[in-house]
Amino acid sequence: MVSIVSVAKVAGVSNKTVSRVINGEPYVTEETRERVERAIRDLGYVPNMAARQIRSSRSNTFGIIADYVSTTPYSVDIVRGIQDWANANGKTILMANTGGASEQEIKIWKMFQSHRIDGVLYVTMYHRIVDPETGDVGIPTVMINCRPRTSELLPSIEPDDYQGAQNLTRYLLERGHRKIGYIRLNPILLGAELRLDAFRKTTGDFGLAESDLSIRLGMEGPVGAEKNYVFAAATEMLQQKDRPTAIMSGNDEMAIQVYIAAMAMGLRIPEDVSIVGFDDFRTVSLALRPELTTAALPYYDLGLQGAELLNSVVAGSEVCPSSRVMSCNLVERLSVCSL
Amino acid sequence: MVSIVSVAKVAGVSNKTVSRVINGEPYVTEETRERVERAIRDLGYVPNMAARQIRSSRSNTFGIIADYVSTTPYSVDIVRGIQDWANANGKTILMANTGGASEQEIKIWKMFQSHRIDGVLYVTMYHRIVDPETGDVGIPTVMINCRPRTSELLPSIEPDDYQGAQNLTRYLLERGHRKIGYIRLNPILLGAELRLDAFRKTTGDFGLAESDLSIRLGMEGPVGAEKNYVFAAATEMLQQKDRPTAIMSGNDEMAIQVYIAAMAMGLRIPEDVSIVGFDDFRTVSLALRPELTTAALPYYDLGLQGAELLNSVVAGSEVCPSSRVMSCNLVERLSVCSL
DNA sequence: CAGACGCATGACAACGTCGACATATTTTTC
DNA sequence: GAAAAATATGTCGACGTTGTCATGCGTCTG
Repeated sequence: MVSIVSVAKVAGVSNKTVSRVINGEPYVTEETRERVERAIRDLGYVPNMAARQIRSSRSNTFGIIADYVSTTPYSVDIVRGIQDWANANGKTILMANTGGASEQEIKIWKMFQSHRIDGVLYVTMYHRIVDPETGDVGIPTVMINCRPRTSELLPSIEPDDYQGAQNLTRYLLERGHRKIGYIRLNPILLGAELRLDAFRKTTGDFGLAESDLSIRLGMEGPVGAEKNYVFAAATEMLQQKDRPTAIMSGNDEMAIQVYIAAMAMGLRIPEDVSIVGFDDFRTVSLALRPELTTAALPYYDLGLQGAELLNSVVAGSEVCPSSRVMSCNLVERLSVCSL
Repeated sequence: MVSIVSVAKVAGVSNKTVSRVINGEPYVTEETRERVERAIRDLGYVPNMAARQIRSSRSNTFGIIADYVSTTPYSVDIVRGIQDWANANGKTILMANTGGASEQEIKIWKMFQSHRIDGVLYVTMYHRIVDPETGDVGIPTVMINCRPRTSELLPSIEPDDYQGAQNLTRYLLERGHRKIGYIRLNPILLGAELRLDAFRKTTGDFGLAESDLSIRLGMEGPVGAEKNYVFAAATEMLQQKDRPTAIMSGNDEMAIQVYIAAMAMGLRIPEDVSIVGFDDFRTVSLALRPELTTAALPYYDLGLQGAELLNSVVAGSEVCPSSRVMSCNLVERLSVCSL
């Protein structure tokens, strides 16, 4: 393999001078620099990261440890955000999935250690509370889309489910809807409670009574084996004599069944019933007809900001473990009409 | 940082002996081995991969270079398959996305080189033909879900779109359907032609005439900015006086709109019209009501087998660049009825 | 014009690991 | 019971890089 030494030989300088050129250090004549650069090009030399790391004990590598993230349609944008940041900042990304198994998780932390990772991004598929099995490794860590149960205060970046749901609810209220249905997310998800709270609070603030609301559970059970009541819940909701004029679906995926339930009863969307989702899971939100009005989970930015934050933590410039929250912008499409 | 030397000091042996214990080499007394292992545990020692690599010039690392893979709901299972294989076989995975930009691609190959990657898995989101910008790096490469345009004959692993579509078509024919509609995938995808061919050929073999078929284009245009005609195409197809009793949708995502189009016309699924998809993109196929009968793209296995194949290529045991094809199993659900 | 300074370059060691080889100890063999 | 073989452990150097320090040379200052 071509190393710094071969380059030095060809360029007729010492290896240290080559090193200087590579790292853009000062005190190299323009003429020498050019000779070295030519040699590098001619030999196709590429610096060896492993050697660098061993010398400097910094790997310039971040690890992503994810539960099912890279595995599922959802939230892969988090990973994309991280990768884009890494690419732009010359960092390398090592990625691993636990698949939910905690022995896996321990193994992965070991692996990260053995690569002398600078920091870890702990990412979850759904917004939730976790118990990271860090194995007391002491690698700087930032949580993305989740929050540690224990008070060990790792910095985290999360979506603002509350604000997103509040916006959606307001959007419906401002368009004259006064009977509104809500299909609840799986209660094990952190977003479930936040979104429901926002829905209740916001409708309450607008003067709606509990009897104006129609709230049903759409899903429950462990991730990957949940029971799905959405279709039944939506059907039942729409069969009431005093049926809601708008339904807020816990997320976009569930909205598919709300659409189908409504259409099976001969209701037109949005003329007879307005529907909103949550997440802006575009494979769904853009595929539905009419396209779905929803609140966009800021997955990409979650990843970008998370990497950024981790970087400052590693650099030591971030002292107190801060938790940031990112807003969920409303994406207006065609599934809601004004009354 | 705790290194092999500190362990040796604590255990009262030479560093080479520690190395022997770590690598399970013979010629170590049981007693010594235990003493060393205790020291390792006590100090929390973890071997330094970079040092290992520099010593052995093997990184035990594979790189994944993907177009948009980790980025999209689709095909992320390929990555999961690769990761699971890597995890089981003690390899590390470095992952990068081009986002479709070829300067990015060159940059990524450079990065891979600098990490002295053992091999590369070139993965695409959609089944298609590509021109990999390997930059003549000469790292062993396996293509997954795609095939190089040039004849440079890199080994590849691809899904068997033809066989999958054949199975789906037969399935419909065997259940008595004789008027069948087909909504075509974006023609830029390799699967589009294969699936359509299989559909035509199989219906032909069963004695159906071209006039029994109703074929419409569902999508076209560049990835990420395609024009979507699915809803219109399905609507038009079903408005024909001699409308098809079954519709084959180019993929599951498109099936959402076929469902909605049918329901908007008051048709029941599957009583009035049967529908099948392709891909088994479960967020969709399981969310639809009735659940969608489809052919499963073997994404996970594509990844698993790809990693396995790359491994043998790297080890040099695979001489001729072989191309494998993996079958798409039919997943029977409830969206088809027998006539 | 001597000393000080700035610039350009090189020599060398060290990072953590393991392969090659050497040495020491025990066991087997005839 | 001595030589041969097998087992157990250690010494040393090399991998590719960069930080530290040293050196050589030209220029400026007073």
